[in-house]
Amino acid sequence: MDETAGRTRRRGKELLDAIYAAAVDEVAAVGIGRLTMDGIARRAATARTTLYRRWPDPVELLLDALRELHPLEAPTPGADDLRGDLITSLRLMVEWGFSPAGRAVMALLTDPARDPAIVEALYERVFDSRGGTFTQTVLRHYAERGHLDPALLTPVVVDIGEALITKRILDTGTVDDDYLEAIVDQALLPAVGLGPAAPSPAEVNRPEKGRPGETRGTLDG
Amino acid sequence: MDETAGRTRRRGKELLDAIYAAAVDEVAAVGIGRLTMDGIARRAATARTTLYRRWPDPVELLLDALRELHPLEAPTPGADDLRGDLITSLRLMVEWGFSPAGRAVMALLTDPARDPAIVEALYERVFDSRGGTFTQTVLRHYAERGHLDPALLTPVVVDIGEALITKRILDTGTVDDDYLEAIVDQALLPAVGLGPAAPSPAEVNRPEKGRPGETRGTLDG
DNA sequence: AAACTTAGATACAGGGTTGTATCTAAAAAT
DNA sequence: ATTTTTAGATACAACCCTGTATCTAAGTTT
Repeated sequence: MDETAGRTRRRGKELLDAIYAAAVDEVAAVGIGRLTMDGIARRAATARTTLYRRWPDPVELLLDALRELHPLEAPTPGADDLRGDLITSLRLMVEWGFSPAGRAVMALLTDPARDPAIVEALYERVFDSRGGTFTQTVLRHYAERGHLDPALLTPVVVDIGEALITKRILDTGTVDDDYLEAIVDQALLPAVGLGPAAPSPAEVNRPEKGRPGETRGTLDG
Repeated sequence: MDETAGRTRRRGKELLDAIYAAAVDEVAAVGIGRLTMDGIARRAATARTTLYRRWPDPVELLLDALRELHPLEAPTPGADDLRGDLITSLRLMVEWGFSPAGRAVMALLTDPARDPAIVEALYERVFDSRGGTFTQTVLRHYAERGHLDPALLTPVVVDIGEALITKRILDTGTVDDDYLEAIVDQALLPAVGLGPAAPSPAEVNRPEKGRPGETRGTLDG
């Protein structure tokens, strides 16, 4: 950003943060398959040498970057609004999913040539600090308070919200609030026995923005 | 396959099919980011020249390959077994998802550097022959016969099964039949008002293979 | 102020991909 | 049988990425 760049020289945390940001931005831009030391170095405005001094390859660098970029807020369930808290937690996930870090994780997980060890490392380094899916935090909270049956919180059920959002991102690249509400009302709440299981038609039959039949879902077949 | 290869020379459909298969296999193996004319040519045992005569770049080739590799069976709902037909349709999707073609589509959709125009082309060339998601075909069938409320078949609901499977593939790389049953029982049927909405605990509390809490889901945060 | 550490710049050989050009011979068309 | 088409092979320069080595000067430590 300096007109007279190269005059100052970054070190320590300042430099590392720039490299981490560059790595995450780069993979979000070009994908895992085209992630190179060269690309990261250029984006971080540093020399490749500097990177090779610390990491053997781009993926190792990226994993460190993801570990260090901890933000990854946990939803904080409130008083007595299951529906609202679920929507909030899903919104949190959407925000993270569209962040460079979220896109980087996506890229890592969807790489056909992905090494299982890499995925393993990803979980150990990035996710192990958290306690479960976004919605799971909320659902458990309300289950503990007797608002819903804990036996219903199966692996499938606690994944419903995250799965629908993941697929939506793959399909359209965007997720708006209406869709989050629809997920909660039409999929999540029914699954935990707090339907609209057999709802009032007026409440349910407004799919997204009007027209049904415009699903166009990924992997529709 | 011939010991004395190069003796015979492929043409027309025979050659094209070999190229298409090679493209789809190659992207499934190395990912979209590393898909090259060179790699496809080597895998198809042909000359790069032959590819450049027909396609300007690997992605265009791949899109043609996916269009030409039509298999992509539609579920055929049976008599009176909604649950069974749903499971069958999901199994169909899983099979397709693990096929080279399915993996290729996945790779295209999850490429961070994906061009929206490419995704658009993908739908036009590949999916437009089908009428909706795998489960949607089944759900509509039973809705038309009065087994469930058509108003419940929102875009979210018809995507639940496919979304959970997609995420499961991303997370673990495998989907077994128990999981398909769990999806239908714990997510899909409740969403169409045919619960176990408040189920008998014995039926529900067997998440996958025993231990709950082993979710380790993608994008768990 | 002197010594040390290390970011940044440059260079290099080795390897892979690109897109084009050229040649040959096999397969199809006449 | 002759002509036309085109798959397959080879070659090429241009470009990018890889690791490594080397040098300098900025920033830190003493």
